Amino acid sequence: MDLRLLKKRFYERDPKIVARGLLGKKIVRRFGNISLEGLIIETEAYYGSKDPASRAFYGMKNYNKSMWGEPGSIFIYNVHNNWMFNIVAHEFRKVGAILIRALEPLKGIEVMKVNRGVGDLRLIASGPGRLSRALNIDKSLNNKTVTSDHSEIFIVDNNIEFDIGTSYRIGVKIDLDEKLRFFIKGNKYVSR
DNA sequence: CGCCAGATTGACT
DNA sequence: GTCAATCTGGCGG
Repeated sequence: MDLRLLKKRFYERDPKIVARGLLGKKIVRRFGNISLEGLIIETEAYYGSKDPASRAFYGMKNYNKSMWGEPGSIFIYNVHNNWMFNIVAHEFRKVGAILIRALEPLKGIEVMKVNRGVGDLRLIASGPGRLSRALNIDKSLNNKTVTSDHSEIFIVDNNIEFDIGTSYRIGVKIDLDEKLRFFIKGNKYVSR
């Protein structure tokens, strides 16, 4: 049992709070006897019916229903042949999720390079589709939890210092009048 | 079944 | 900066 494991209560808060809080944390991906690790560099917060950029905006569908799930569960969907990895995060009885947009590769780097078919460290996981490929993330993880250290993916606390940058969200058609993208300022693994 | 849009990526001018 | 490939899921007929 890793005492630094982030539990459900961490995710049961306003999505933008959780999005900031996830920066600098360590994500651990396990499958078979392989363990891959990365530092969370960039996140975005999404809400429910008040957020036109959210997959939950038009109500519950088959493909987005896990966004209504337990805080700390996984929400995955596809955009242009890329799997978007989200962690469900919202206050009690609300809807929301955090999109993980970039990682700094820490462990299992050779495996990640093979998964991505590139050698440049900065190209391995700096982008939501890229990090999913690097970590073998696809639809099969949808609705599973990250709050157990027996999970295929979980997140642990990390004691590092950094400054946080913010911006509007990337790639969305209609954004809210609030900056909901967060990243570690000056870090070279931030997506473009 | 066909059509279309999308929280992207990679290649290129 | 521009642009098209590629695929999943929703929706209409």
